[in-house]
Amino acid sequence: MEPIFDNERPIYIQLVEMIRIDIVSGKFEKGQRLPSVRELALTMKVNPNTMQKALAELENEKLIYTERTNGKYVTEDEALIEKVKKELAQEKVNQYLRSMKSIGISYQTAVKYLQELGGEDGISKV
Amino acid sequence: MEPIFDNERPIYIQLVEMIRIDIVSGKFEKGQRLPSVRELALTMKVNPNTMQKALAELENEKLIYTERTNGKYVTEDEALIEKVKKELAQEKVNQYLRSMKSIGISYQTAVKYLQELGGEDGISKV
Amino acid sequence: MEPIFDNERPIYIQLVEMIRIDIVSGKFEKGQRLPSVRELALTMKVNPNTMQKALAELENEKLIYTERTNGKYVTEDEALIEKVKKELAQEKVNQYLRSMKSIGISYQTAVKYLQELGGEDGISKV
Amino acid sequence: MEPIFDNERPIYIQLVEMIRIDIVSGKFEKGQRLPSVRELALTMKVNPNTMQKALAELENEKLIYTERTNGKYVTEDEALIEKVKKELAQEKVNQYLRSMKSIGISYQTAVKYLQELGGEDGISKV
DNA sequence: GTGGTCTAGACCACC
DNA sequence: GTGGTCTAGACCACA
Repeated sequence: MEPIFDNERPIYIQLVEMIRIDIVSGKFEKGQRLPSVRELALTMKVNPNTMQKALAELENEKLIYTERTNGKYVTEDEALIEKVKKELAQEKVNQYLRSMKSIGISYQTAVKYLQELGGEDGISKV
Repeated sequence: MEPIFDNERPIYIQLVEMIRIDIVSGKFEKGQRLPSVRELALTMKVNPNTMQKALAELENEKLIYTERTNGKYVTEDEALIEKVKKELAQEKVNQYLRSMKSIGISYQTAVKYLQELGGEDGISKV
Repeated sequence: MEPIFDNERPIYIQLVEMIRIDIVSGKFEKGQRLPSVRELALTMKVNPNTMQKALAELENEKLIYTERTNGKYVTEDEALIEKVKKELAQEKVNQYLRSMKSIGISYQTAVKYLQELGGEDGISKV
Repeated sequence: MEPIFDNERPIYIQLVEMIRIDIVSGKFEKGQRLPSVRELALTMKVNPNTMQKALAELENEKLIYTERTNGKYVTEDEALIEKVKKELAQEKVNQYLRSMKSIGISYQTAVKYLQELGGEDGISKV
């Protein structure tokens, strides 16, 4: 359960990425109230200021917004969430294709392998 | 040009992985004579003993073999290379699916996205 | 010389405004290297972190940029500076018109007064 | 509706300024009978004594006068009102020019901007 | 209670 | 030296 951070990159950036994923994955739903800054900081075992900085960044991206004295909420803008989700997906697709290319596998074959091999090793096809 | 190693895992393991990729990708071709251990060690900026250990591991996997006084060669066994290649590909497929799942994207959608988004950002579709 | 801050608004915002003005007014010229964060903080008698936050905000606006380990510089984008300058000017114009309106003076008269009264009380007409 | 006062300056001075504006703007017309001190004090949420002090100041300026048992009236002296109005206008003009100068904009440009930008952002040009 | 701000002081990588 | 990050701890307004 211990969240572990990559020492190479700022913690607040990694927090941004983690929470961003929680939002696009639906773990934090559209319009949902987030746990308080202090609570999130406690959960992630970081300083509240660090968490604050991460949340400020997400607010910059409009993925969350603040209700004064009330808490922070996930955006209601479903289209935005979808857009960010696509961006993340694009990244993963690129990573996949790059890694396949590095072992000499073309785009066509990468697609074929995904269809052939997908779902093995406990990764559900559904 | 500087190969960079992950500090978390033994270097020789990482060498194994790199050379394995060079073989399945065809950079080192079937039956080809490899550069000498010392040469490879120099290129990768590692100790020759470390490189030796890596090559021993690959020989164990039968991906390379030694001709007593003559050097080391990539296996002639095309089927084996193909098998390893598939194993690596399987790994990549799993990584891809796992990462997509983490952002809330199902197998079906992961396939669709690969077809839709593949090739953007300078990653050739060919 | 003591910079005084309005207690009602965050200091870092006021720093942003002050430095923004220094840039559009040409006190900090296009492309010029800014004093170091620590130096600016000292001059303004604020904590370096507060100054850092202000500068980060200006970097967000692209009015300044950072050269790693070298310092921060005013943008080279003259058009951007001009745009910001116009925005600030628009604000002043609005303030002027609003204040004139509050004492019952129309836009037409506000313009006329500016031409008639401008330059008195030591405010140069040039 | 809540009048808000600047904590830095005496409230009675701020009342003087507000009522003075009401007079020159025509909200309180030439020769008009003012609401009673108590009424004004209630409206502005200040102590009647404070309001009394403000009105005394305005009487000093001759902007209002008292009819012994009858109440207070706005002056009939249109020229005086006009003069005060010009003084206030002069102040606004100076403020405008000073603020423009602070962002590096000359008198000539300040006039041009007023003509170009005036009326935007919901501030009527009429 | 909530988020927001500020300070002091430390450590880091980079060059 | 430079900027960047992180922590600890404090105080504030709001309601």
